Amino acid sequence: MNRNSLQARVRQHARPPLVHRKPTMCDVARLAGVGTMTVSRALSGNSYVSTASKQRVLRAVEQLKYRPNELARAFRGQCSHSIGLILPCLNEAFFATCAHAVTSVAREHGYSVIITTTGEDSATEYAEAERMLELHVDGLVVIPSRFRQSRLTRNLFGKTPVVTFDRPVADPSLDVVLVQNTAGSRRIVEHLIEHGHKRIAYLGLSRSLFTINARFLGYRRAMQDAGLETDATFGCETEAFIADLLKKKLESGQPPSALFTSNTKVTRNALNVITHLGLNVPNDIALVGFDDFDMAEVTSPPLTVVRQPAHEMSRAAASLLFDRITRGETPHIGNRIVLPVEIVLRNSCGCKHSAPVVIHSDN
Amino acid sequence: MNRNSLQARVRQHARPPLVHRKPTMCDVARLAGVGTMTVSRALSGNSYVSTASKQRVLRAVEQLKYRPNELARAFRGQCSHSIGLILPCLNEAFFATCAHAVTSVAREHGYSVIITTTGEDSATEYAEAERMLELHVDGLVVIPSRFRQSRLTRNLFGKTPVVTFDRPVADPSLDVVLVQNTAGSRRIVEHLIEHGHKRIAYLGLSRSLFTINARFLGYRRAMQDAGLETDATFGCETEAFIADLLKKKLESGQPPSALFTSNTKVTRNALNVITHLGLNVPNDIALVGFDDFDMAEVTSPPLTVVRQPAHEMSRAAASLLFDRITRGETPHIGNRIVLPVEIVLRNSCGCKHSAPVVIHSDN
DNA sequence: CTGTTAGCGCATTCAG
DNA sequence: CTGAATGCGCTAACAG
Repeated sequence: MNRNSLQARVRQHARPPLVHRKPTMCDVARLAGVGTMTVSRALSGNSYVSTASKQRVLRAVEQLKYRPNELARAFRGQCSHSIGLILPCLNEAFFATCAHAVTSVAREHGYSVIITTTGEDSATEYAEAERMLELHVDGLVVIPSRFRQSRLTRNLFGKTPVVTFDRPVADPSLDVVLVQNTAGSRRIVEHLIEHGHKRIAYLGLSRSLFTINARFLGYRRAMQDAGLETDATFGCETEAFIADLLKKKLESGQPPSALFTSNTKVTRNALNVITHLGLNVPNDIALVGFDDFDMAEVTSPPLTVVRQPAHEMSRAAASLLFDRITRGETPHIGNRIVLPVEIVLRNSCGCKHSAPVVIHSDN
Repeated sequence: MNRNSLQARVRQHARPPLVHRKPTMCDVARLAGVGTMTVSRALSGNSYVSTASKQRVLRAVEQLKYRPNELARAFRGQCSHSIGLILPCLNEAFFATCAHAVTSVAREHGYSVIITTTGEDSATEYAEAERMLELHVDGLVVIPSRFRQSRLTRNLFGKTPVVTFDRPVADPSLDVVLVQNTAGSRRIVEHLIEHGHKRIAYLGLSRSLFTINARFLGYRRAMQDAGLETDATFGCETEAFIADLLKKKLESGQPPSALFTSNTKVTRNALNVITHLGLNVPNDIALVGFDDFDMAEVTSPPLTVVRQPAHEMSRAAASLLFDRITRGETPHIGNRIVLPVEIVLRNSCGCKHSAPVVIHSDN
């Protein structure tokens, strides 16, 4: 071994002076005149350390502004104290509410949340799930994107707990929390029928989205039970699309007298179009939507909607996940929790209430 | 050393069989018949490996379903490939939009984002910032909560890059991206004055929020320049509070003829109250707000607002952060980027436009 | 109650 | 082009 490599070897062992790097537990131990384990124990608190030692450790920590390296701790130990949250997007109020609720629950458990969006794309969803796994999250909360395309399976996740919500995936071994999409839709369409409507159109996004399809099913059921013809359009992604669609419908001999929109985005765009067309709601055309939102009471007119318990659903999903994490369970057959929805009767359906009236979907 | 401890020692070295744990690079190396470094190099791609070796490694990876441990990689290397995002909350559309934009930029850079909310509480904010530091994020994007109480300083963050946006903190060494809160507010209040309003009330949240205060300043400036008396109320957190306030104002001899609300939450609540009171906007009382929102065009009436470029601001903040991360800079004096806002004239101010008219705040 | 040893999975360093 | 050794910061398991 020549001179150079000796130097190199020595250099390797000579750590840079403390000033230039973050203090480690070792630095604390040295300053406190104890071993690293005493520091570890003093800080984690789940083991006995003499009061004297503890004092000196704490003082050293203070002095050095020591901060434990959570990364090292996660790496060393079995859990990272973080969960992953995979959502279609954060731009929509519904998903934002979900994210808020999940992060709240996580904090209550002392967990961090790593968040990512898929843009409703299954390939992105899969890639992000893999990345979460690489990050060794202790569990995952997922709002899956497209039902059929989704490649999210227990096999992918191994023994990492996963709870899906709002929309399920095909694999029944993953827990899922849902709302009564079909029953709620059916009920609100029945309400429209009670108002005397016979031509009710359903405006949805892609049918490959579980919720959009489930809501369609409720709509169809109500229509068929009443002996009415269904009239559903999917792919209502933009205001322009809806404008075209509506114009065509109005010019046809039999325009719909009511619209049922599949979610907030469609509701908003439809209302925009109707307003720009100068139509009166509900006299020219009635409008009801799935999913309530902040401004639904101050739109013109106030909107009748199916209200889903977004907050409760998200909390239920997150709580279930922490149950799984705590117990170390990865069930063969996952739980399937279905939460009830409400119908909020305002004025866009034709009701005259001056304040909203809430009824249960199974009334 | 007795028999038991010998067994223990042996047990320590005998790793559990591969089936019961995630495969490591070592397993891949063994299966491929190469060294771990060859695997590392083959996978990271930034070093030369013979095509033959690479093939065998890739096959072994496939076979074992090996997934690199990002935690170990982050721990070992200098960067974690994750950034932190600290927000007041995710329930409000504005913040959700910010979160969406930041996560998008992060993904473009191959980064994960760890998200957390403060609930506008400075102590939580500080604690969460510390936690982010413990997690060794490579950088932080923060929407600080209360300006004066904030304890976020360069000193706390050390050499971890931090970009604040929407609201600044006191420490000038942290980068900040803002919008023209004051100029925008001033301009929209001037517009109200041009409509002939003389008694214009400002409804805000806490003045300890930078934006709320900056918007108040713009309001006050416009009023004073026009020789009008200011009438500002802070703490308009709930609909009930606003209802009380408005009733009192209406019963007074000199009720305001127009309202300027400080952000979407206040705007919504005020509109709710006004609607329930049966008042006509803008004839009985005009209403303009800061921050545009999805439904602003279909409220009754469509609302005139200051529109801020939430998306652009967030992207700018995130991009600046990645600049800092890439260059390893932690400047003494941070950048201060101020983005322009627009006034969107709809009908709640008294304008008769059937479609919104957009003007710049400095027109 | 406290210190020593060892190793988590990976990538840097150096030596072939 | 490849591999062996080493240590990142921390804590479980042991031995005092």
